[in-house]
Amino acid sequence: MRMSSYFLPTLKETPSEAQIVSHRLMLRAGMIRQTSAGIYAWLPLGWKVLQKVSQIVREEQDRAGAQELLMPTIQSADLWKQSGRYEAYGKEMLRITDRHDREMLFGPTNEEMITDIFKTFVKSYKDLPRNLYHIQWKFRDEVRPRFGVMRGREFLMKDNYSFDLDAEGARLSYRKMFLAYLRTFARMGIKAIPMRADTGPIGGDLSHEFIILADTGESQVFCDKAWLDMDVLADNPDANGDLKDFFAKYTGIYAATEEMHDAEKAPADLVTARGIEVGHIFYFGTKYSAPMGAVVTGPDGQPVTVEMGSYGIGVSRVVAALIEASHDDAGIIWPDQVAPFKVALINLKADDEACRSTCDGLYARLQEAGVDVIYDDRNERPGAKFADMDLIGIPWQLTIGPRGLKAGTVELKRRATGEKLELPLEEALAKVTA
RNA sequence: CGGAGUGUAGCUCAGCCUGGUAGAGCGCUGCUUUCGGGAGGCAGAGGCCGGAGGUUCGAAUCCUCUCACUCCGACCA
Repeated sequence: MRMSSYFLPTLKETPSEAQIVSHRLMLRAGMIRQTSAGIYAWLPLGWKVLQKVSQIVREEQDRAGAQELLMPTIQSADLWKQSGRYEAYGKEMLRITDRHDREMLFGPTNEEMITDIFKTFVKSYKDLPRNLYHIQWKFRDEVRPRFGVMRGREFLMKDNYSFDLDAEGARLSYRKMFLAYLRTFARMGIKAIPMRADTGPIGGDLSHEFIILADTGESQVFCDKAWLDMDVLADNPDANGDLKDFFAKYTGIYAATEEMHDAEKAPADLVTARGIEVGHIFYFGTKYSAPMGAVVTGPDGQPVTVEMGSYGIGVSRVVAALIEASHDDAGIIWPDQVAPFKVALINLKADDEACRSTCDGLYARLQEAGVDVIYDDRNERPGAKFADMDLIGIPWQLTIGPRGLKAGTVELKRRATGEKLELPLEEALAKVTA
């Protein structure tokens, strides 16, 4: 992408409404634009990151055997009356009526709808288990939206729902998602720690919140220091096995939110930190399948009410949480896996023939190599270019200027460490395409 | 939902108390001088002062209503 034609409205000054660093940086980096309280438009750069995050979520869901579909944002109130939640959900649910005065709502979650779809088509135990997910916009009419997309009213969420014949199967489905979630966040370059959670009004007896540690987190959390060295990608348990040992290992290490924290059970090596909830998984049995009649015929010919679980990742919130966990005074520091672009190609002197032709050539070669590159070909001053690239957090900055060209080198800077190397062009190219 | 605020240029804000031709910095456009971490100069564009009523010869400014947004708290499957 050439920066001269990219819609990237970066700001030098911080808009006054932004209180937390991720909100400030998302506004300054031209990622989002607020359109109403708690409602945001995602501009090209923000949308690109949101899609990268979504894609990792998607790949790990697929790997865990879940299947993607897409349910609508607008739902009929009838389904919610069946489950009893139409009244119970309260004012957080945005209720609307259509031209025929039919009661509708903008979905805050999809348990009712997925259960309805499931029960329509699945009639036999032979078709179990099933795990279905979608990545769709949700709306919860928060009393007081704040912190940008961290606590917005409209947000992008991955939610999925598992259906099993019995509790044993449901617990296996739960463990599979537990692994998928650990892998998902690990692949994004962040550490999300599962913490035993209160199941709350949704019911059920097994639930974990996935919490990212960040100084600016919204709640206090406690965990064993051992968590900091856990590496689920290195552990790589067999996703097709029963996952019992893996689950025991990872739930055996102390981690608790403030509500669940018990000082007496806490280990000596306790880390106290702030945390941001980015995912939440539940096993809730027949809470929805019973009232809504999600019943299959069992092996003995008798009806069985299916056992369900639901699993959510706040995809848009993850984007903000990543920034909370990874930034400095100059701006965002994207982990490589979710960065909107891998390489920033900076032409320091746009009207210099040698610089321009070298950059154009490099740009073409990077594109051919399949590297996601943003090319600053603008006729701006060097300082502005460096500042913009630091702000939007591109992992590698490849700087071409007249001084270096004369010496036969280019500058390669790593955003995360600030480390700068003067390298021959081919060497730098090899490094960023590796 | 309680409490406190704010709406003036794209952004950050001044002007309001004490009514009298709409302001600054940054950004934007052109020229110029520059050019390795958001330089300088000159010239310019850009506003129904959130909206509606009222008071007044005259309202960004005073009064009433209204809408939007922000912050603190409570809330947050």
